[in-house]
Amino acid sequence: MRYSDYFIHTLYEVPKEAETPSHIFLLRGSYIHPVAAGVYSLLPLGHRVAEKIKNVLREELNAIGGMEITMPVLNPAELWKKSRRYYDIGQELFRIKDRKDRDFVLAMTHEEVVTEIGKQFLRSYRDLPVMIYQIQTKIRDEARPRAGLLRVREFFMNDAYSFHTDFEDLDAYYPRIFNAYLRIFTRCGLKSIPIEADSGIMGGTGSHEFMLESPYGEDRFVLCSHCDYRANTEKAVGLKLPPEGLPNVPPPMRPVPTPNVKTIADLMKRFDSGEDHFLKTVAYEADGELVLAVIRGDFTVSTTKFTNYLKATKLEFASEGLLSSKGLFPGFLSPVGVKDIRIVFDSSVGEGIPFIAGGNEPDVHLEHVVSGRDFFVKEMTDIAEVREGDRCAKCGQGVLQIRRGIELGHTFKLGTKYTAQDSMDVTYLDANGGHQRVIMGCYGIGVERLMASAVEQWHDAGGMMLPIGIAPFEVILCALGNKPEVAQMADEIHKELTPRYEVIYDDRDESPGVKLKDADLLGIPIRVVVSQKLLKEGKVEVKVRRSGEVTICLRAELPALLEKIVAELQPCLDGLPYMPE
RNA sequence: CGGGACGUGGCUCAGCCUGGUAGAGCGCUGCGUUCGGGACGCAGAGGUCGCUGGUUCGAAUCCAGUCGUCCCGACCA
Repeated sequence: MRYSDYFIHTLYEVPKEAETPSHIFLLRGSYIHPVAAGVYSLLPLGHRVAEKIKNVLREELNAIGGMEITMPVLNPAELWKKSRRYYDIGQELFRIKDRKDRDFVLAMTHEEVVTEIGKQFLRSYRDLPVMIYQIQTKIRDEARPRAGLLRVREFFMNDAYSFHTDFEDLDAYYPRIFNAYLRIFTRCGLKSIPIEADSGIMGGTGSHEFMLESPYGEDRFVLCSHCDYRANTEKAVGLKLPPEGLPNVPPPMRPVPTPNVKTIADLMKRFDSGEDHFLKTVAYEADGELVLAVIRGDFTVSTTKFTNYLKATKLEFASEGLLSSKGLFPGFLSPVGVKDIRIVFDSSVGEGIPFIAGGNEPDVHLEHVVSGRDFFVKEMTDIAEVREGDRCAKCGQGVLQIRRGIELGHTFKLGTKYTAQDSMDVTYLDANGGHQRVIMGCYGIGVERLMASAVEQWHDAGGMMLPIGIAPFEVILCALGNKPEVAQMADEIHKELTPRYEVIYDDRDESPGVKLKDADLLGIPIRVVVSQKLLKEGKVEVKVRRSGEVTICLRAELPALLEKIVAELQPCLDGLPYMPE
């Protein structure tokens, strides 16, 4: 392919809307073009990258028995009402009407459609298990698209769905998709870290996210300095060690006047005590019901964990009005003496430990409040935000560190969320002729986000350094100078390499500096240079974009050298943190 | 949804404060020179100054509204 015939229009300057490296370089390299906030055209180069990623996805998913299908973006609202998601999802779901005023949605994911397919065709245990997937457009009305392709409103998603006879079968299948994901990211040149993810109602090890560590990531996850524990902060649990210097026998509870002392900071001054000696009681309104969360003062309530525990659709802080209608006073809340209000305790609230808590009347706090003596715990779970430096709960030795990451993919044991009777009610007949509920898993990867992530991981000041598995071309051939013999040799090499590699041949009438800068910006993994200087000695130059390594070889040695370099650039699929199958 | 910034040729920006009818660099077209890290000369094309309304003899410039884009936060099946 000749550069002069191809659609490449690099930009010298940084477009002002771009701040992250992937956004900057994909725009400057004319890989993508913005259409609206979070909506992009993929230009020929970007399109080629996306197609390569799609092919990697197809190869790996076909290899584990997946079958590709295509489902529509346009979905009747009825389908989404059956699963309740029509009501549960907020503004992120695009809702439209057709000419007859019937309600439709633009699918943001395809559980409803695929489950309906399963319901229609998977009647017998003999039909299971089965995995079907697609690579198709997803539409989401994101509140805030950002960072170019990292968070967009329309994108290609590879979404895969598996159907199983029971949880055991799903558990047995899960490692295959997990391992396929590891191979996919590695083949796309991405260093993915699988972490335990928030799995909502499923619990356990039902869900993993594959993260690329990056300062531009929107997610946070913890990793243990000692063991292999890695988890999203929405799920991660650290050890909650009891405060030090506690009396063996706590003194009796007593009220202390505390006018105008409301915040933990004020209280610490007033009582000359550390944060971990206080009980923090936070009032929430969960789907209209007042619920109190009680947690030790040095922790923060995680709204994600708390929402999941309550199985609530909507969780907000309780209004002062709601509190006072129940006879409670903001700033002076505590679990002591509260009746007929649901109270959830975080596991940091240890029994027998004296705390300072609100007095449940204005301007009064209580000292030496002890769980199991002065109040009683009915519901206790982990609802605390994990903290940097917390001791690892898994090994007890390491320290948890918090990192930012880009979510590359997500695997999820859905269970019966969509096949349940009150959802879409999908059953099959088992060997005994009995009705059994179908169990599902779902798995997703965003194609454009992978493209952007690859640039985030692989760039330098001069531009992209694309992994060979997804680069739009494997080789860029630069003919430097205007001498006819150089062009002649470059033409010859172009003809010779084209059957074996994807080559973009920079035949433009541009100065050497322009060509070399563009080659760097575009991030093609291997650059071959033909110039008069080299030609005099019968030589050509080969440079590896990523390492910067330059080799000058005889013209005749070029094919062998390229073969060697291309082999070296292939990602290694050994030694990944595979899950035993 | 809350906070902030910005909208002027394809790109990056100046001009706005202090109103008088639009400029630079890059890119683009043609001709010539140059050729290993964004060369140069000459000639040229290209702008409803986001949009609407107001003030004014006169608005890119002042005022109001509106739309759009980006950043931080909230949100994120």
